[in-house]
Amino acid sequence: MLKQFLLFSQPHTVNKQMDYQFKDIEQKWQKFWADNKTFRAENKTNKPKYYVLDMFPYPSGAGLHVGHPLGYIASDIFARYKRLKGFNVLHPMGYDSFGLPAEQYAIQTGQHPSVTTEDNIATYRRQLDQIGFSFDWEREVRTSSPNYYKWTQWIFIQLFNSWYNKDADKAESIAKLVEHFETKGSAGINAVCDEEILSFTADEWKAMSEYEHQAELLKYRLTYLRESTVNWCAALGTVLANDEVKDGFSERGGYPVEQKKMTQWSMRITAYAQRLLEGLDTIDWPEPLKEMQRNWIGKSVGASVRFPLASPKSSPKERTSEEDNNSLSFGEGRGEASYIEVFTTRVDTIFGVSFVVVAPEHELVASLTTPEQKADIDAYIVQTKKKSELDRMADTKTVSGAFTGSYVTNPLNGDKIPVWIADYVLAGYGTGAVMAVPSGDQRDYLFAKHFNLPIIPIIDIQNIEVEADPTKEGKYINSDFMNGLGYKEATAAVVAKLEALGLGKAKVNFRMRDAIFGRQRYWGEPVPVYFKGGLPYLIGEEHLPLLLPEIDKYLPTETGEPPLGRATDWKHPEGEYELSTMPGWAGSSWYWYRYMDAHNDKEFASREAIEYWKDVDLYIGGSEHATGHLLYSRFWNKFLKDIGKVVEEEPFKKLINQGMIQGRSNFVYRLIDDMGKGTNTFVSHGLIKDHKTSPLHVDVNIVENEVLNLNKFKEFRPEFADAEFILENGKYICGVEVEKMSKSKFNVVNPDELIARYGADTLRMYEMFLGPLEQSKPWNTNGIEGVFKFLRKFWRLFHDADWNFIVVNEAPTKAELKSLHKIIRKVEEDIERFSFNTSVSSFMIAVNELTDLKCNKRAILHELVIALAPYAPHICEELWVLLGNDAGTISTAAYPKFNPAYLVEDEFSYPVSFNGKMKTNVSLSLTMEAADIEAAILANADVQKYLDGKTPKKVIVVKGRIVNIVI
RNA sequence: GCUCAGAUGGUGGAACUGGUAGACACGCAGGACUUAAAAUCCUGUUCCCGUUAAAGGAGUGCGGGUUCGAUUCCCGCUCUGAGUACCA
Repeated sequence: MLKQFLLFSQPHTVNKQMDYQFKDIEQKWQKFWADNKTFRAENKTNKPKYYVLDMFPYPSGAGLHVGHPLGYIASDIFARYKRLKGFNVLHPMGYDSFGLPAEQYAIQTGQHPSVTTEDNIATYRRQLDQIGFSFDWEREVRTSSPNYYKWTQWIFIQLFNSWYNKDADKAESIAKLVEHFETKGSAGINAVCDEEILSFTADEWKAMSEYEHQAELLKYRLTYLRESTVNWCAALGTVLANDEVKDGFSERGGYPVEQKKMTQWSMRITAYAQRLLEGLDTIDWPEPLKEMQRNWIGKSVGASVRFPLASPKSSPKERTSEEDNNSLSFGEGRGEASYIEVFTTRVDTIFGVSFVVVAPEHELVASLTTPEQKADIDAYIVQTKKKSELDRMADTKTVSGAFTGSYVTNPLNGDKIPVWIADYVLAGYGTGAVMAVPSGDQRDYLFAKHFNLPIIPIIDIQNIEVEADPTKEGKYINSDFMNGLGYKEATAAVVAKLEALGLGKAKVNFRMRDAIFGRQRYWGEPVPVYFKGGLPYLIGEEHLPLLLPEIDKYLPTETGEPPLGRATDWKHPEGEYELSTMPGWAGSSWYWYRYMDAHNDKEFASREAIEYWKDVDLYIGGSEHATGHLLYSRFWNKFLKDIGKVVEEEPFKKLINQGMIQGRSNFVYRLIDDMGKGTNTFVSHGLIKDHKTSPLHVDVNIVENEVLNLNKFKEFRPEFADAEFILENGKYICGVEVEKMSKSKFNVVNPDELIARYGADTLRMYEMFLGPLEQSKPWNTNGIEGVFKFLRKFWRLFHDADWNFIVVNEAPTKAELKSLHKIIRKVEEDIERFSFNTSVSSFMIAVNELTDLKCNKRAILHELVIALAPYAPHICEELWVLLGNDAGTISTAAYPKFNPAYLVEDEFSYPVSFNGKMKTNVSLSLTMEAADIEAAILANADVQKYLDGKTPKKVIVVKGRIVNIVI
């Protein structure tokens, strides 16, 4: 009995000690890399630089799930590969550690957000470390640490001290603007600024008070205060950016969001709209993502046109355009202007205008409304206000509106045109007023039909029987001097005429708004500003960082001020500090520069470091940041370039979006009795059609290949400890559904568990093996065994059956060299086009081939280990050292050189197809020319059989590829 | 509605410039080893028809087209996913 036990258990024990021991290997090398700072990047070398960046994470309390590392693994493989290719690689990691969740946790528990953040970062770090990333941790950044946000505040100061000079098409210093005002007054300044700016001479400027100076300059600064309509979320107690609001609800938490007027810090990103648009053509980003940014920027080329108000007393026909012109008073008497300005992209249709519509919120509405119409208009405005943003969007079919009683005149033919209000016109876009051309615009068409307004055809081929026809083809009719012209000439003619009359001009409009830059929250960067006499002043750069003060509670004050209002002893000598903090995107809009020189306390990064690293060569992250982080980062980068602090116009040369990993939920099916109550019996998925059941989520970690582990299920749900199971083929098969990965659905797969079971190298390769990096897919652990088996097979190439290391120095055979060089070339090609899944397959093929060849030659395995090292760094380090190399040196070994000579073949098995259908193969020498090939093929017995005595009509021979016979 | 991406075996996917469709892996089936199980190894596996083998037919969402030849190019459609929307 004892003897038998020993015999049985011995090989098992030996296995345990000598087989591929991923746990020991991985821990050993992770410690070695950390102790020896193997992946430290130098800011000065003679190697070419390569900067590989991941979008840094917000350290959430839930830790990493299996979807998070996908992009990090890809970028790590790439970074390691580039090191082998002789580059000095910067591959850093950090944390975007300001944000709402830590603050909400603080509100609930009273725990300081910095403590929560610290804990979460520790978890992240532990999880990241055990995947074996080659990050240079000495360069770690945290946006919430004072020596980081000091520089975020510093950039804010630079923005405050700058204005946008349209003539130079760049940002310039406010000092330069002041100098201009002092010498030449406001004349000759072409700036991106507020709408209502003063016009003054140099002397008038000098005569102004300090208060007047500052108030005026604020209208020019790139970061400025403005009363604006904001997305206010009462539940979160803060303002949200447009991209944080989805269908009228907050993206985080799903709380209702309303429009509210508030004085807010804003960033003049609109100054950069054109450059942000043009820059897209110079960078290698996924087309859909560029498209999203283009849509967000929303450039439309058109014209603004002024429709003079028709005095109710005088007939519009009697007025000359000269009189209209004289009566215009630009920019004064707000609320009683003498014209309505509209924006249109189809100014060529101006003779088809049969009414003008202004938004209900338009500032002229009150003055336009005649006493007889006042009741109607007021009722309509009330009705509009009642409708929520959501209703207004959902309800695009119902036509509604009200007549103001006023008229304007068409600036080109003097026609009297009624002015309506309607909620299909948005106050926030263009001028908040449109010229309605029912024949060309469907919304105008429906409106005209509903309220019985004229529909004037203006193009000869227009068909407006049932709907508007926005065609640009055909010749104009009913259009005065434009009759007979085509679209292009007509547009040019109208613009010229309007400009001559001073009633319109060509104009480019952008949909993008200035970015709100303030949150009424605690856990963010304090704005380095205090208020004196109601105006903002910067604190001196030498006083940075302005530290976030301690407060007793993380809630707004009793008077409704932001949490910072609770801080005691937090006051500038000359006034009160700003109480709002910066938004989440502030810290992430420049962090890639901090990695270049993370410990600099004199500058955000040294000139030297910036000139060396320049920009990010490869950036990997999710597409959900398309119109947030990625747009703001480009904006700040362009600004920093304008003020001479960085060297590149675009920060991220190449960008890849990794796909989203969705959850894959498993279900068990509980039998329901006749009373509709759940029983204690569960039915396997294949049999549920014969029973009445209700599905129940089951933890995916106790299911393997859809087979439920019954014992673990009883542990997972103790209330079903004595449950019965109706099995199929002796197994309980679970159902499957793709859902979001979340705790409540029990479909979260934690990388820790997979690493414990298979090791980091297996996890890394499996995540890559799942499919193309950019494709979204549900997580499925089912195939991971295959990758694990591959690594064990790879390990076995180096060992005999008793796990002795058996690599020999014999010269490799032709077949072995061929396998090796195939993989060298393939991996190089695949990695350069980010096709990681196919390179994993190729490694499997190579190892399968070499196993069949029983290859244990050093010359082959040495090179193979280097090629695989970026993917499975731990096992490769171990084997590298077993091969007799120095520990840690594989990271900078030279990637094997591909030699095409080893792949040269002298024979090729030509596929022979008949009418394009492959039928047989004929092996021929590759040196044969087409005519010989044709003769040889036709003489082949197999081919003769298929020809069946017929003469081919045509024979296509592609040398080295295929032969196609047409019969 | 508009814009973009996609659709290939039971499953994840491969086929890069139009040239042998289904690589690689999972799963499944059968076998070897084992008292047994696990592990490991071997064989098969697009579908239909053929009881082995051979042979044949169909086949990359659907319908057409270009071509000697189409998963790949063109036209039209269906479906799925993502983004976006009274944007004048």
